[in-house]
Amino acid sequence: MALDRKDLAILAELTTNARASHAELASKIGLSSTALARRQKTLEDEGYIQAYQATLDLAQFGLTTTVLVRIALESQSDDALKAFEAEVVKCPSVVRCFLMSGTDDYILIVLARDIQDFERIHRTELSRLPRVARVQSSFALREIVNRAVPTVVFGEAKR
Amino acid sequence: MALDRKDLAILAELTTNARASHAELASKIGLSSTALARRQKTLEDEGYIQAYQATLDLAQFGLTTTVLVRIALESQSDDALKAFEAEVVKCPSVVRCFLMSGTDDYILIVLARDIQDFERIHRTELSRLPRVARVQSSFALREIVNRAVPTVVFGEAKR
DNA sequence: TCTCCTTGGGAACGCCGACGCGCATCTTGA
DNA sequence: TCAAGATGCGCGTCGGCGTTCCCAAGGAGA
Repeated sequence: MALDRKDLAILAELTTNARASHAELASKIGLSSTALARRQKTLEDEGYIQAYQATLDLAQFGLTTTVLVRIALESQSDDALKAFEAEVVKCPSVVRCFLMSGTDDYILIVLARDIQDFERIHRTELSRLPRVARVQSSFALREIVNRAVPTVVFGEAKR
Repeated sequence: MALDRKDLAILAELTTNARASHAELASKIGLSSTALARRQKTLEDEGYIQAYQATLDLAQFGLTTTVLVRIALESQSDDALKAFEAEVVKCPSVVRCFLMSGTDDYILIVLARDIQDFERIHRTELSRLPRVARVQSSFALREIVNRAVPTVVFGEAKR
């Protein structure tokens, strides 16, 4: 299935405005509400739209500190990876975790209230992870870009 | 303003189901639809809920490769940072960019179709960024955790 | 040219969300 | 202990929205 410019416009709008009504979207894009509803439903059924989710203002919850954590394991054996991954998904302050190529084994993104709070997280969550050889933390001083979807997606009209 | 367990339950549900109807949420949480609507509106007005956005399946668009890019600048002068940041926000394949403490200056998260595509991005987007001294890329082999909101948020009932 | 298929648009119906009102509960102060 | 305000909840109404059906227009292929 190929997406045309109108489909991409719908996606672009819904990624910033998931609650927009059909009539609202239709007038912005230049379609009737019926036609728009059909296209939106198709985009959902085909899997382009995965879900609709509310975005929370994490600063409102005091989570203003982002930390990138590099973790190297004692060994890269399969059961070491499995054991680590089974535990890291349980860490409540971890929002992302990647298995990486190169020297570092895993990279985590952790959200904390402040540096003292990260010390607590390091003690109660990170240091309890199994098979860990080395933990190295870097603090984000500022966030310059934060997009859920790369803008390149919205410029790929096929027809 | 303090949030109780019901507020957190509403937030938890909306982060996975932003289009859930009031009646649907109400029965899950144990409230009437009116009471739920009021609480939801309060959460929006107080800024806890920032927006409602559709989540796209990026794999459906062929974006299956995540790359972490470390970028060091020639200098850390204020205008070097400003010049870099003004350009990096324009890169269509960049989804996250942090100014970091420690040795590396910036860390970017880039989405690409594959390794060849990342070579193109490196050539057309990253290498054109100003004041860059060094670029170091690491590929994510697998994603273990990907949460928009840390689960710790939903366990902070104040009353 | 005829037919099939796709896509857009209009109208009716049913449901949902927004709003105002009244009631119950809890708290504050004398 | 009692009164008064605040807070939270449920019910009912009304307007708007989504859903569905039907029909029209345009393009592709035999």
